[in-house]
Amino acid sequence: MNRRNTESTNEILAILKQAKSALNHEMIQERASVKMDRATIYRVLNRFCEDKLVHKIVGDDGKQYFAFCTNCQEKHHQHNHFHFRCTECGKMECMQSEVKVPLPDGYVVRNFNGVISGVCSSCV
Amino acid sequence: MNRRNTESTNEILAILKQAKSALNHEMIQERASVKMDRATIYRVLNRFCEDKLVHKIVGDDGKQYFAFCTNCQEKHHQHNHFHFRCTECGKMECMQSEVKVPLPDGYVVRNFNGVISGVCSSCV
DNA sequence: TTATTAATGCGACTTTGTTGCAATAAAGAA
DNA sequence: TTCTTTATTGCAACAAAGTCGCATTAATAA
Ligand SMILES: [Mn+2]
Ligand SMILES: [Mn+2]
Ligand SMILES: [Zn+2]
Ligand SMILES: [Zn+2]
Repeated sequence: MNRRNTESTNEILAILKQAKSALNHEMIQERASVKMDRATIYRVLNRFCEDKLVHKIVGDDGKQYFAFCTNCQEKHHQHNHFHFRCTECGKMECMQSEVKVPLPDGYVVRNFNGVISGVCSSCV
Repeated sequence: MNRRNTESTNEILAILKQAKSALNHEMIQERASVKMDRATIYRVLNRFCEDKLVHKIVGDDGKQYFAFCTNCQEKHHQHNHFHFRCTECGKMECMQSEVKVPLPDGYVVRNFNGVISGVCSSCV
């Protein structure tokens, strides 16, 4: 159960920290200086999710994106914010504003997955 | 370009109308009384999307769900509402309330994809 | 009835993500 | 340092979702 300090783990975490946006496994692989197997990347990312170091977003392209958690409380690891995916440059940004969605009584929320896609200002 | 009146088309549209929730291809296939190929189902659904008869939601399970459009204007086919996916019964419901997400200047929205997953009231 | 061509079925294919298993290598004990 | 334990990795196999090419079928209109 104890986490070990490996090259892959450090590299992936550094990449996510530096990116300041959510990345999918392909983006991570092409930014990595070391060769890493696809399975390893996914396993590392899923471990990060368990440890609440990153949060996962499923894009409207069906792919999983992972973003480094910047201002998550120790206990409160919730991400009710939207993500903007630019269909031109592929960037998946975390939007700042938190969103509240009214749900019917008795509904238990376990995961929030908000994605808006379109074209970002850099891509006109 | 002209659409033809076929058994598959009618059946799938009827299923979606009756369901009152979003269905994925598997759900449609198991509710269909006629045998239909997977490729056919997807082609029919994508045609429906083009014709704005249904809207597509990508779930946080990575699957595509399709819902019959109930109150879409002739020209205004936008769906800024959330969907609730119950991880117990699999139901993907359209929530009523429309959501507004503030975006930075210059960002162009093309698609809204909001999914909240958890447990619905029927599944305790 | 016949001609046109949209729609279907089938198979092959791509992509994404997961899993089993043997090999590797962190981390702590000796 | 050396040994032991077991978390992590690479590789291959696999599963599932979705797409596409192509020959066949059948809806529509001439
Ligand atoms: Mn977090
Ligand atoms: Mn609509
Ligand atoms: Zn962009
Ligand atoms: Zn339910």
